[in-house]
Amino acid sequence: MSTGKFYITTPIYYPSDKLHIGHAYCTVAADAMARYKRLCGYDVLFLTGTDEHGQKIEDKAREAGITPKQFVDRIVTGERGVLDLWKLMNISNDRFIRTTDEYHVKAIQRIFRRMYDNGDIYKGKYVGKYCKPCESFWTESQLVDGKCPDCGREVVDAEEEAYFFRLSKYAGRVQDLLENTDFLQPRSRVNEMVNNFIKPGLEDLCVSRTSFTWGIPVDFDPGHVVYVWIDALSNYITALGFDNDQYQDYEKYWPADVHFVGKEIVRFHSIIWPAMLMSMGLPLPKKVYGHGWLNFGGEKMSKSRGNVVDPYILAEKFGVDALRFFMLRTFPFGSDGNFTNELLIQTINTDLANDLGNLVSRTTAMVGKYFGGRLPAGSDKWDRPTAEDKDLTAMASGLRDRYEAEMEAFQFQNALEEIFKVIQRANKYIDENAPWTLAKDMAANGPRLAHVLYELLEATRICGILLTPFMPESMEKLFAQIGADETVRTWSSAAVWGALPGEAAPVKGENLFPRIDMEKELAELAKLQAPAEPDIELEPQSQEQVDFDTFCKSDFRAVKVKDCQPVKKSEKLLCFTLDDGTGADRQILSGIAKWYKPQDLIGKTLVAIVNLPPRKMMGLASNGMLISAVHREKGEEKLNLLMVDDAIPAGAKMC
RNA sequence: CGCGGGAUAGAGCAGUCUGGUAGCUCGUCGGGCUCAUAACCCGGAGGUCGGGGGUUCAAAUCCCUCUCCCGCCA
Repeated sequence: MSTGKFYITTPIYYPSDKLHIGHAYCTVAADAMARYKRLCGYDVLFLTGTDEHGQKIEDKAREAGITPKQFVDRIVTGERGVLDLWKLMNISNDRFIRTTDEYHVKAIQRIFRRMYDNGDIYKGKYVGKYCKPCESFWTESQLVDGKCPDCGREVVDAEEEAYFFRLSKYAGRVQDLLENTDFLQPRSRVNEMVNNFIKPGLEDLCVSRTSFTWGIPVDFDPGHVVYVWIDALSNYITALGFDNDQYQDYEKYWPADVHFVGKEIVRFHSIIWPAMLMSMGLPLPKKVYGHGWLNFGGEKMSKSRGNVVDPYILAEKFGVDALRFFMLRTFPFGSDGNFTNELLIQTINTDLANDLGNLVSRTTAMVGKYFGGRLPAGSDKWDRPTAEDKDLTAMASGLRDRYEAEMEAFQFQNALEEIFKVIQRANKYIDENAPWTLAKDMAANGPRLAHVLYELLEATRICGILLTPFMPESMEKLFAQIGADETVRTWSSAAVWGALPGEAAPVKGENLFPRIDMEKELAELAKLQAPAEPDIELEPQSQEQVDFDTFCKSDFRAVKVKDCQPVKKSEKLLCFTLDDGTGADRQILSGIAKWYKPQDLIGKTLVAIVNLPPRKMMGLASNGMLISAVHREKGEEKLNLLMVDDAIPAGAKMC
């Protein structure tokens, strides 16, 4: 048995909202990994937590009329909060860190100080653009159409005194780390990082803020707050006791064996984090694994789309183990997966109910039926093994090694695939041996029948051990049913064929995984998941002022719709022929076909800006733009053309 | 040429790094079995692996090119 330590982390999640299935995905994967390593005999430390600072939380708390701390407390420790969710999902984390924990706060101040003292953090001036909702500073060159490259919203000029981290100094070492080691996995993420961030030139990173207060103060310069990523990334060492007295495990567990992170934060973990550690002269984590996202029904899961999957609903409906299993069995960990309720139910039915559950059920039932619940002594031995015996035995006894190879590469879906091949082989073995036929002449076939059933129990036992990290509670029940006690549930016994005593006494219990009525459950889920809150979302008001003269240049006019036609081959565009009062027709294209039928608009009086430069769309010229009111409702984009009183003559100026 | 991902049987996907009989789940058709959760087992039909070009004895897999889809988290 291997001994040694294994330190694994999830990201610390940002509790500005309830967590969804995507967070659960990463945490369940880390949990399976942690349990697997414990099974192998490692001394495991499994860390997760919450990243509780930042402007967004400050803002949300203000909206809710409570303090930021009260706000995060509610989401983290409150009912159905983060801690409840992990309890529900049976997450076996050894430690939970909150970045608002006093020891962490103090440690961050010391860490910031360390990097300041060694010259890697210096005071400078930040000049650039700031996007408030994203809490991000941008340089002019980073902007897209003058807007925030992240969210597309307006940015404001900003200049502030700030601290900078000499990220540029470590560019070479980080590039080497990424390109020439297996630090960052899967490998495909390396190019993304190097091409996008390192090759264009790694700039020093602004690591303090003065624009808000909900963060960790720079202790030697009041008014400055430590940049949230410096704060957040450091959790991986402060949670071990680095620069604090809360814990004393830093020497023992650091460096981390692996950080599991979502692909959206690979950048921070594979560039900034190593650079920070290099600056402090600390060892680097051995690996960062950027996993994919769970999309829903082919689309990215997002609150505004109203397609966020709530793990509470699914776990309560189908069982925690089934949900855990599904997430890791179905999707390759490194790439995006498409979550659907159909797929979830199908996987549960096929793998868990039909194959595994039913295997246990039919095997234990036969031991009960033919042998009164206990196999006769010697059932584990058979001196004339058939080809089928040999095949099943070989597959099952070699399973642990194949599984181990996949688990070590974080290829959970492949590890599980290997297990299910054995389960399918076992089901086939029943048919090949037709125990019900053997049972017709117990005098002649009794010993053979007993051995056939023993083989099945033994194959099931091995699969059960290896499934334990994924479905701990169900495997406990499975072991009880097949009569496998603690001594034959171990990692080492998973490689030993014949560990189960010959006089095994299985008990047919309740169905481990009941079959799910697909249609009925889909309908119920649709009811539960469909209607997101009917909230109306509005574009935030621009922070930027427009001077009066610029505003006056925009020429808005009342226009009457003389004709309106759909544009061929375009799903969005309508082509308007308008009376703008000049006597000549004006043609304007507008992307509103989703909301209006052309014939309904003829004769209406609308508002258009008429002095925009002409533009061609789908080969047609558009001279101006019709003005609409836009908002989002239940996550759906809504648009209403501005229609005004028909008494207003065509061409009347708006001012 | 912004970056990245994707295009493989009716559907959803694996295989592509490390060229060499095209595989899995579901569905479908036919058969078997009756121990079991109407489950299990066997067999069939169904694919010019997005299009075109190239390298090679051999390409889903390597190279070039085109088209279409998705995401943008940096």
